[in-house]
Amino acid sequence: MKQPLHDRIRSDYEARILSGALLPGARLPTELELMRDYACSRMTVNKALSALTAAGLIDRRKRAGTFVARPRVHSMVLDVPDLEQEVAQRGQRYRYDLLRREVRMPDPGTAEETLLAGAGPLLVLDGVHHADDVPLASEQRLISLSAVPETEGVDFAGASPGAWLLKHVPWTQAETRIAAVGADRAVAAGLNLLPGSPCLLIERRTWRGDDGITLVRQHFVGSAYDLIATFGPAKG
Amino acid sequence: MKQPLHDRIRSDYEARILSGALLPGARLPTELELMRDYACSRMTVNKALSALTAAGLIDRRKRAGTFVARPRVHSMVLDVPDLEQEVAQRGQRYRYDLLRREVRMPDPGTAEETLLAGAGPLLVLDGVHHADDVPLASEQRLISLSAVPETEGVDFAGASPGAWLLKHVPWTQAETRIAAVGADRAVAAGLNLLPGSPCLLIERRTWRGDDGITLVRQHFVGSAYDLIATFGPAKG
DNA sequence: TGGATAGTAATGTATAGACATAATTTGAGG
DNA sequence: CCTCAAATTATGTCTATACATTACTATCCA
Repeated sequence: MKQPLHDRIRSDYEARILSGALLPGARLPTELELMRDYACSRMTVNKALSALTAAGLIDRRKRAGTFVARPRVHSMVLDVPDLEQEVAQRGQRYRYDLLRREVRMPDPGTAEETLLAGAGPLLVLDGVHHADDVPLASEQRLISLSAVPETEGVDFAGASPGAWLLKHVPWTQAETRIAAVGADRAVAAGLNLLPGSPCLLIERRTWRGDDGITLVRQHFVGSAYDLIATFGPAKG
Repeated sequence: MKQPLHDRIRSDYEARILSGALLPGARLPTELELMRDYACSRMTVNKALSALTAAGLIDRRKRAGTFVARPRVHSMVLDVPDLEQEVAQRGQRYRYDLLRREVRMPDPGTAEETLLAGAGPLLVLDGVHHADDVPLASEQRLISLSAVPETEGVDFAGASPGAWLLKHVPWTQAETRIAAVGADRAVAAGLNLLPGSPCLLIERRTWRGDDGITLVRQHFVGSAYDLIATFGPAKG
């Protein structure tokens, strides 16, 4: 129960806002009033309110005061865990089968390849992720060798390239596209499905600064995988 | 360009961590050393490091020091815009057709219904979202009338219930599940597809505090819709 | 009436110091 | 050599104060 005072102030108002007792637009007491309420110095109050500001729960305007923020409607946090960990957490055995490995120059006619690697060489890795020997996802990956030359010497047979990259290559930006598609012939063959079966397509590009690192396209068996995104404090 | 000093310290080290110049486990200078580096007081240094701690970029241990945090949690920001706005932004005409409206008690055998509304009544709304008169998504929605009694008097024929709720009912928590499924008979009929066609399933629950507000299940035509999630500064 | 100007109330940033807390290192005694 | 206690070091919390910044308010003068 040794809760710091600034944390108590913060959680007091966090609770009131999250419970709806303080509705969006409602005004909070000024720092001076809170100093009196909690019998503490202004810096302590300020630390609590700064934390709420950073969390996006309140808006503060000089001279005007402190107000409950409108919830940011359409941004949620999407957790994209590492596949190997994910499978292990479900208590299943993970395996990655490398089907193709190839170094080539980008096709100047394919925008996504030149966008990733400029004029530099590409490492192409195709494979399938398994959970308990059942195919879970098929993966086509491009890695820019000029951005990550050390990948050329790595043996990816067996280890997922995603996990290797995550551990060895820090990145600063990423973009993920999520869609539902029918499996084409190649994907269906890799996943042991009928062509046209619904698959969750996850396409991710990552950058470090301005340099493209990798572009990966994963097709998940629709019936075996889903994603969860959340907003606000954890629920269940 | 009037950047506060604590913010400059924070962004200096944020940049070094994100760029990989400081690898996970690396030790940062102590607060005393940073005071000298930046010629400022300890509180200023502390504010910068507290922000990095809150952002999960560093770990701090008493006596031991400050270290770059271990694994970068792979979480991204998912934008789930309002469908009506989304369609309008593409320059298309939006329409929502209400197919069913019904008030009933939750089925005690269906966990998701009692979880949403407890023992209170449910408003059931089924409909289809159109873009330029082409079906885009089919929607099955449950609303807890005890949490939002005012919905009972609203005429949802024509206006999307999602947009109405967003505007009138503040919520504090939400969870979204994303999956790829084949269209069942009912969904296929509403979307004018063949049964089994790949659809992006988006299932969202929202709460205010501990009270469930709404549970919505949307099936998007796979070929016509996708989601984008990003991490880091905007790219393209 | 209207418009510049001074006042004022709120947040934003920063300082210098104090004591609390936790973990590691060191030292004393067995 | 081992163990327990004390010193050390770095972070954690808090105070009291100061001045900066911003935007709203009121006032004065044309």
